[in-house]
Amino acid sequence: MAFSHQSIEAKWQRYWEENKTFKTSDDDLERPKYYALDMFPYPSGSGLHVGHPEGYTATDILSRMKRMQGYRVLHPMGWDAFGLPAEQYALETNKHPREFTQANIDNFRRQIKSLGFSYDWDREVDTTDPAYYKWTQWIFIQLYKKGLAYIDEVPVNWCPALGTVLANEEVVDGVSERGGHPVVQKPMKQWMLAITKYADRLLEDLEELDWPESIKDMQRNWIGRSEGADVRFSVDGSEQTFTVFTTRPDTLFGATYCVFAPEHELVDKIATESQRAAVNAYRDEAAAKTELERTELQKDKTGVFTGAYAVNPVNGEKLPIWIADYVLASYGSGAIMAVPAHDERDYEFATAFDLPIREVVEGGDISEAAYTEDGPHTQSGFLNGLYTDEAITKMIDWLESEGKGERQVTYRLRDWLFSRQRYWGEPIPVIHWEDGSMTHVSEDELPIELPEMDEFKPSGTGESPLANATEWVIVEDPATGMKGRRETNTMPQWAGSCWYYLRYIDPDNPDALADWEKMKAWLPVDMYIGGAEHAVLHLLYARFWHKFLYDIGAVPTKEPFQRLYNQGMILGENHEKMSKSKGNIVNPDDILETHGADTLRLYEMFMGPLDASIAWSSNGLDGARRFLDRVWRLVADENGALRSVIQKDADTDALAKTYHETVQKVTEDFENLRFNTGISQLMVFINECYKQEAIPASFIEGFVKLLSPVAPHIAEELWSILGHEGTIAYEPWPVFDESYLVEDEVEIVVQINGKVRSKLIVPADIDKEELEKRACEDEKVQEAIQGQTVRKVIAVPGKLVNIVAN
RNA sequence: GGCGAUGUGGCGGAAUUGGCAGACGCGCUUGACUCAAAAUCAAGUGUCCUCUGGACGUGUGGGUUCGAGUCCCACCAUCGCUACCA
Repeated sequence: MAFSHQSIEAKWQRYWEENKTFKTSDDDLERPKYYALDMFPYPSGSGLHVGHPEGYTATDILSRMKRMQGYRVLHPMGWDAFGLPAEQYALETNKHPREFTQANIDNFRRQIKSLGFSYDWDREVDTTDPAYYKWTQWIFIQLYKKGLAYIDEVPVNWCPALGTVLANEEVVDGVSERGGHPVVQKPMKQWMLAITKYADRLLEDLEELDWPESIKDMQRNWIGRSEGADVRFSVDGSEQTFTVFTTRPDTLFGATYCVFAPEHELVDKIATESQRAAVNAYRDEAAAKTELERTELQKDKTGVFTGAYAVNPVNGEKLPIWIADYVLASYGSGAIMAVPAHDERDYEFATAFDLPIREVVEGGDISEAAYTEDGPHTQSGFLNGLYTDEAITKMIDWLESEGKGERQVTYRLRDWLFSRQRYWGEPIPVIHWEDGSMTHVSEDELPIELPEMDEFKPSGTGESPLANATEWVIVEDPATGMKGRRETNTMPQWAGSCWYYLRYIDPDNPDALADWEKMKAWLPVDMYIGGAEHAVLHLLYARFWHKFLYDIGAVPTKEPFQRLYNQGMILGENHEKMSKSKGNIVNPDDILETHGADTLRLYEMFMGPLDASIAWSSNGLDGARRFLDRVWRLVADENGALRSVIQKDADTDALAKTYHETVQKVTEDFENLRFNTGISQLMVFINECYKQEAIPASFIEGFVKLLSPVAPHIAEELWSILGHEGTIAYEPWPVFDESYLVEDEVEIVVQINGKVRSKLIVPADIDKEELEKRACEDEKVQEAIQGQTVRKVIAVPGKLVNIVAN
């Protein structure tokens, strides 16, 4: 008979809630700690997706196992509830975002609770709660005070349809991620955070982290540190000078022209009369291009000659200065020296515009293509004969001694565009005064709460809807009577998620982010699991804030997340990404109804490796349920009583080896997030039990404990049936006895020329010579090598014997 | 184009200090139970052949080795990230 998942799950969820089974104490400091963190969800209107429980189940298994192993465990959940979707919805329905955000949170909470996760719900955080964002604003003020938050006029992604500015990550293929509206470039005053000041440390400290190498690589690439030199050129016949950044200063003798980004500040000053019209036309054209057009048109190089010439600092040659949009204003100095012989982009440009190409590194054929490999330098004065590394060093030394340049490091990483022109975000706690000055709000006035508003339409001018809340915006300094306007920009969604893992540690603290001693007791996060889509931005931003907080003495560790793991995606049954339009979405609520939470948890963990993207299979789900039914029937009879096959004093011999192997493998596999193979071992154990006449109760109890992190409801119920009171959640985790794992006799494979021809049962401790002898005496071996000469015998004790004969 | 990852039965996947390829699950086949079906239990299930045996087999082609899914070289395919970063 199948167990009734609905009554069992309801019963135990109620029990855990009423008994506060998973309430985490901040005492017990003598026990080792374990902080298992999930990437908290954005509570969308469509509710939980089957992808959510995958990562949540993984951390829940670890949390439950660690509790049973005697750890004090911090395992919290919360809501990343600010964000653009809510704002869009508010615009469409004219409802306050808070209302339906609250409703969405309630729905998410209900769904998550119904899956039986062992969160300490007393630590729930919500980024839209003023008591929470008070501290988000506090962190901003600290950044501001250190000069790391500043206003700059930068070209931003302006989306006319949404009436707001978007971050790069919200623009996909030149259109807005939400809605697919066109996006254009427009210069605007924006808040920026100086993450680039932390670039080196963000890069270096990756080394100490136990993260997937691929994620570290993505962060390294994103930071994009490159070493090279700044080289100063003067403009011929003018006082103007400009700097270029190059990673190949050794090729300076091969420079045949220079290129400025169209937006470069010098363009206006140096363009000659005859070229001015063409230059202006090109620049207007480039400015009008959207991101999409720039990327689509990247195939063909375009550009215009400015009419001006630069003077090469190493040999005084005059080099024509061009403008071209293949040079980016935002990287390096926005100007380059072009060495077409040894740079593919410059080669392409030089070929298109018939500019000279001069070889300075031997080894390639520059009539065919740019040569970017190493080789002896030529036509390069004091560098002749040197290879690249030496030539770079020597050139930089020369530039520095001549005062014409210096060693330089450049990053691809840009400062973080931090303002959003939206209502539904944390207000930036800054006031602009009528005398033109600007101050941050005093810390004791925090939080600056969002004003109540009836409408959430963007102002259309690029200002946020907050600009319409006149009463809120206009302030007067009680001391001086000076009037001012509050900053109307709000923070991006990334802000609240940058530090939520700190707030879980001390969620109700009114005086600090979190208590220092409590942070010392819990940080860093031991395991952080979430989707790979956050591999770069969220994780880099959070690391940046954490390092900053460390610098001002607000947190005790350099890094927030010691171990990170990215779960894969669950695809639809048709192997495609789940989406409404494809109609292949699986709703967890439905699965809970038909199969139960334990089955869903078990299935998602058994599908395959946690980091793989695997298609949903309803047959596979049925199989998971079948296993739980099989476990249930092994232990309980039709009336829910313990079956007689399970006996206190049953002979342990037949099952001991399998049992101890199971304890060992499951423990190791769970620890290393190999849930699929751990579960398969649980299945092996149950298959073995079904072959027994009698099963020792102690083994079944151990098994139920091993199962409990994956399928906690059924495990609790079985634990009761086995005659125990209360919860299994803190029962000691089973240990295995090594002595049951070693066998007296082992099976050895005998190969002839690498092919298995026979098998031997020999004592486990047999030595090499004896093993070899027994293998050669084997009947089948004798038969097989008849008439052949044995050339060589390889004997590996405990494994195999390979006889080479012909 | 660059960086990274992955290619194993009909399907999801196991196997990593190089040592019996295909654990476990799904699906399928057969049998038991049943009037019947479902469920359950039992047996089987990589491909091929001349079937008490044997040959072949981990994307393709080479190589190292007594022995390669595993190591090396070249290539092909798929996925992720990044896209003129000087």
